[in-house]
Amino acid sequence: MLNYSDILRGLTDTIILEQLNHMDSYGYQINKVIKEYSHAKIELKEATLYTSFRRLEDGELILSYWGDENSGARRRYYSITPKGREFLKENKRDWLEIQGIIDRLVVGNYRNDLADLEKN
Amino acid sequence: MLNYSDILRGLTDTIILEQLNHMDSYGYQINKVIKEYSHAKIELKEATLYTSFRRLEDGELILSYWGDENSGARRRYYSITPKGREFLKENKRDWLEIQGIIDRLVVGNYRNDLADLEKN
DNA sequence: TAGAATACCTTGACAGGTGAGGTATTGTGG
DNA sequence: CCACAATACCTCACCTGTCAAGGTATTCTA
Repeated sequence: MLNYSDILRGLTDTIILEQLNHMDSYGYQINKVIKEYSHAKIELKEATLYTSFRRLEDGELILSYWGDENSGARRRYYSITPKGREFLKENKRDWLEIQGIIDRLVVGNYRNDLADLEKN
Repeated sequence: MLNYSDILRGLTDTIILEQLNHMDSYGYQINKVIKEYSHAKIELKEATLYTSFRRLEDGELILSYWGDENSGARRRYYSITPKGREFLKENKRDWLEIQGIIDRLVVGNYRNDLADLEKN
């Protein structure tokens, strides 16, 4: 029922950056990894993926270069920049925070109440 | 750094429904409760709020009626319908699921790995 | 040798959020 | 008493991110 795409909207850039934080990769592969990691529950559409690459590169959070495969289709590899890593770090923190808040608002979750208790 | 609005995008309807699941309420109050519950981290803009009400009412997930205050500004109260409750229930389930998936993709989270372990 | 798979890309339509604007009433500090 | 904040509602035009649908080119495989 929930529209996953709308939730992901604010997170695609972050998800892609996290992949690149481990190692340089290219569009097709990044998408495959996301699909696998999410047990096929999440799939970025190609158009979305490339829009995001464009956005990230414009913001200098990633850079790209053509791979030198001597077989197979050409691949454009992406690499995370220091600025990108910084951005990712903040986004991870933010995600953990907002996640808790949403839990509270949507589920009426205990997790935050526990966190509040621990503060006292 | 993270754009909270974009994450919330898929959840505003759900958040409002959850409020109404407790009791009938009106726009202004719903917004205030959300602000308080989220420690002012989240605030639905009025335009967003009323867009959502319109959408929910069109989908027959809520219904509305004018309050009969004899003082103060008039209030339009909203009430969740059975269809709305069903929708909410599914959305909560979905949220818990996607939350775990995103954790995995964004944070590389342990929570899911634990869940996977429990399955075996 | 046809078709699936890999790999890239663009365009236009669409939906939800929101800034900026509006109306009307009531409470309140000076 | 009066200005202003607060309560409470609403609309419209614009922006941004997603995605269906289209495209190209290469390589692997049945």
